[in-house]
Amino acid sequence: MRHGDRRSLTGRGATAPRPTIKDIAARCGVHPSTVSRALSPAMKHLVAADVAERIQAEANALGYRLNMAAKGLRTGRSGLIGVLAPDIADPGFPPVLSGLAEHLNAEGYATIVVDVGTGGSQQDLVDSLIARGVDGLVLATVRLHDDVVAHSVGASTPVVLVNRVDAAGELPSAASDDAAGMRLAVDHLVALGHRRIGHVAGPQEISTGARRRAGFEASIADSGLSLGDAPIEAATAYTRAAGREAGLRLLGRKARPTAIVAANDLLALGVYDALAASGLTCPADVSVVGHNDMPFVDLVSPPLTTVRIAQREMGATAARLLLARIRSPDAANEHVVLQPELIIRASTARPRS
Amino acid sequence: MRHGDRRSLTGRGATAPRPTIKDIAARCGVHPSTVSRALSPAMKHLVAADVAERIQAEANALGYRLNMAAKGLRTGRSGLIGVLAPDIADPGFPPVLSGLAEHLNAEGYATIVVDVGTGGSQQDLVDSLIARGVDGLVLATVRLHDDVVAHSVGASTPVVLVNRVDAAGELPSAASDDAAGMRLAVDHLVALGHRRIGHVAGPQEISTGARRRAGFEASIADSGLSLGDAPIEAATAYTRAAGREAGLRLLGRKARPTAIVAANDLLALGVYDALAASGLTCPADVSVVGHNDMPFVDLVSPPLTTVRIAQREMGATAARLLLARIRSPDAANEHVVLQPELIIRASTARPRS
DNA sequence: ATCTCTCGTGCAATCGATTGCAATCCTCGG
DNA sequence: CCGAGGATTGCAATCGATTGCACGAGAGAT
Repeated sequence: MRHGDRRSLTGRGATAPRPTIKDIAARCGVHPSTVSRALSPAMKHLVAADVAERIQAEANALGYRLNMAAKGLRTGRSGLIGVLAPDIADPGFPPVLSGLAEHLNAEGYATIVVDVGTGGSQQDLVDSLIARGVDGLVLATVRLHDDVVAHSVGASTPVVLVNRVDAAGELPSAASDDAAGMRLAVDHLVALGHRRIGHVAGPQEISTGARRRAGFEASIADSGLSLGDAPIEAATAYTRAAGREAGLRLLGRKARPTAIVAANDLLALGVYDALAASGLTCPADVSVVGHNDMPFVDLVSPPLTTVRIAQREMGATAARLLLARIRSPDAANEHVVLQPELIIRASTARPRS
Repeated sequence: MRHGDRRSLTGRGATAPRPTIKDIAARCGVHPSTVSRALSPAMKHLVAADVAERIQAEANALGYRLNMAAKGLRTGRSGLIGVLAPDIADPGFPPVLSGLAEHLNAEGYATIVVDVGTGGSQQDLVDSLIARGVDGLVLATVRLHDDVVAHSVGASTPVVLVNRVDAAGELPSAASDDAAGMRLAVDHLVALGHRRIGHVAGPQEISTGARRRAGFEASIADSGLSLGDAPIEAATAYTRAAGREAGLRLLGRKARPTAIVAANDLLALGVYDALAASGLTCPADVSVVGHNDMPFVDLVSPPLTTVRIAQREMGATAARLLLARIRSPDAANEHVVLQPELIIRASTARPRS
């Protein structure tokens, strides 16, 4: 066995086909089915210990790797999980993905991440993932009223939502407590003495946009402030540019707010741009609060006060929900809500005078 | 046919199996092979137009989706590309991935991205991707002298490198011109009047770290400055914390440099931390230049002067190289080098007095 | 010594799609 | 009116692994 452990060097040329279970069987003088059993942890007890060992050794020597496509075809499970992301380049998403992948990998699943921006319609992407035989789907892209939800509910593939939810709550989800986050932000500003607080809302067809807006309004009301002193401008997208536009509209109002709560850090950065364009400074003229605590918002100028959401945990939770769904497809829908945390930095201060 | 186009509503319960080519064949009264041909653009000319149309219609009605696992098993091609990433959460990586995925998706490939941090060894990850039957591999993780390179060269799967290269150049690669980038940075500082320029180098076992360091030294020499006035400290990793440590060491030298070129934006931000910890300000006391132009470094304080590398293009190029490799596995190794660009912001200024 | 019972292994079908080859039908030319 | 040739379609093997079933041998009981 002097070549037994030189796996990477056993000289299979560039064109040598990968060894199959049959090759091992032939070399060991046993039937392929025996090899299959010996190599499967779950079935290993069915084969004699010495034979199993011999097979195992030969498999290593040949550098054998199980063909997942064949296994998947036979068993109907691919070990693949599809993930639909709004935009991989959005810095808010990677932590979620990371938490998701870590959990899923630990269970032997690989993830296929598809950026919705680049492809066709969401439905087609879902279908193509299903065609690939994914055992489950994670959607980070759904809008509040989204056809893809109905499409998914009918499908035979387990689906969970992450970060966003659908209006009817028809699919399991892992998301942050948006209302609680807004309350943290508003309470902080009120405690500082602000009385005219504006809101740059996110797209209203997305649950985070709608819920954070609702949470904002509720918090304002609960603080005894009038909604008349709480102007709201909705951004058309979660982008810095859209935040700038909405911010400019807010700052253009007759009674300019002394503080602005943005639905998202990207929007908050856009508000920074708007302030700069208006010749105003933060926090001296206007305080700003973001949402999500994206990487590096502690380094911008001024460091952004924001609501930190548990992104990794959100991903991990989504993974857990999905795995549960895969095991028992008919379990009740679970909607996990994670608690956010206020991170106070330098973009908020007492209002002037 | 009143229910023909209500695909998502055709009432397949949660347990209904997906329709197969055989189901369509039965419904159309033809043989499965005919269905296969009718549904394959390449073989469609072999079947009568009217039959093909009938089959097509029935396929739509049933919501048929081809089973990629089965197809892959038969044809030996999975339509999957594996990507090994150093860390998805590193903000520098998503643009590369995005360029990569866009190109690959357009050609019908899906990408499986694996974060090396969370899993086992790189080799095992490569092997597990090969087990999944990937048609190609993109490595963004290789070190200069990396076993995985030999492992990959021997494998029957096409492999390309992105962002990083291996010392021997044994695998095709798409990367930025590191030397040119450093030259841009150094020339800019020299033009501003700096004479003592330090370098926070990246990990030297990674090509970007080593090449940028070499490029730095060459540029210094070409500028007629002495290397004695160009202190270098290597960071142990591409992280903000490591950049801070290296920055502190650099600032602690007897003849403190008036400018620091970092091998990476993350390291540059760490240098910001080091400056703050030393009670120095940027750019008044020390100018700083980064590398990569990560998202939002224009918003930090002060906005970072940095070398912008063509990340999306790098990803797109890697995709192109890989597709070429898949088509003709024996083509010569191509090493594409992309030109960087200097983005001047506010972290660089004339040296004091 | 015979009968069970268990353990280990082989056999063969199966998953869904593809494809070389064979068979059939039709048409057109001679 | 027959045969050649083209156009369609059916047949069956195949990809690699899994698994229910059956067969055989050996151990233990009576």
